[in-house]
Amino acid sequence: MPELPEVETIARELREKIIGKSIERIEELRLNTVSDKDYSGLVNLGTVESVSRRGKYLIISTAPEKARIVRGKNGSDSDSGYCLLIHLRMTGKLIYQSHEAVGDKHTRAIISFTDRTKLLFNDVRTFGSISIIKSSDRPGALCKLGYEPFSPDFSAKSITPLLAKRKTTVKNFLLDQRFIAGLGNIYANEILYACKISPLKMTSELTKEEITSLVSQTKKILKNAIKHNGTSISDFRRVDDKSGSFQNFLKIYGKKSCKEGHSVTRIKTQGRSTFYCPQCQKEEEK
DNA sequence: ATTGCTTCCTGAGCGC
DNA sequence: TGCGCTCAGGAAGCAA
Repeated sequence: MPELPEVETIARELREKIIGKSIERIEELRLNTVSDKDYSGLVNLGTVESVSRRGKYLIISTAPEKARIVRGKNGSDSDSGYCLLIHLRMTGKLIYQSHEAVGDKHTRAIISFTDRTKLLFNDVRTFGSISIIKSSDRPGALCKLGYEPFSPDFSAKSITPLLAKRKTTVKNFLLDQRFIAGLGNIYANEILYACKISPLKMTSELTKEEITSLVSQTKKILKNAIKHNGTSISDFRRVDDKSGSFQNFLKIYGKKSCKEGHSVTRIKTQGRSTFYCPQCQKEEEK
């Protein structure tokens, strides 16, 4: 399930492959995979200028091709280029094919470049999506996202007032994209274990030290996961279909016992599996 | 306003 | 072998 490190891995690898290429067309193979609002259709979307990430969103930005501006083929309002906002949800994959490719039964969309290479959007559970907006428009989905974990703005100081106001558990807080953008179930579990904080602890009960630890462990664990190209626990694959390796470094998610040898407790919260060690992660301060 | 439950989807894994 | 059941989970939408 792609979270921030997995999307970052894809962005980095994709950058090497598609920057400078022109998007000839986007084919939607399954209904409701691609939403283009009511823009001109899915052809000639310009040249890829950048591939970036915000939270768990992958952002492919294009600029109009110079030749088309000179000829003035399109109205002036299309001169800004486009943003492809891609969310992989649980099982989405972007697979770059440098040769002729038709995909398989899980291929939901195909982005074709003018040099005949393709980016296949495969998604078994079909929750992923690609939305196409004009660069000049405000991307609604991105506006709702909270702190980017690697930003200096994400600090103990900045989240303390948010934590104080909430009436929810720290696990739910970490998963809420409106506060911190990019964490999913696996990393939320790992961060709490590293901080020795119970996932069930209320946000308003966190100590100053715990908040400091939450911020630093979030940055540290995400950074380390990116270094290992993400976690391939089930479906995550890199652009070249290879796996990440951070699953080999997980300390609590999916584990039977923690590194101290204590047995790990597994509960369901908000429909998600929460793994924690009741001995290492106490709700009350020692 | 805030919180938390339900829903969407398909394939893997399990018991019988 | 095959059937039916459960599970995996991000986030929109909804209800309390």
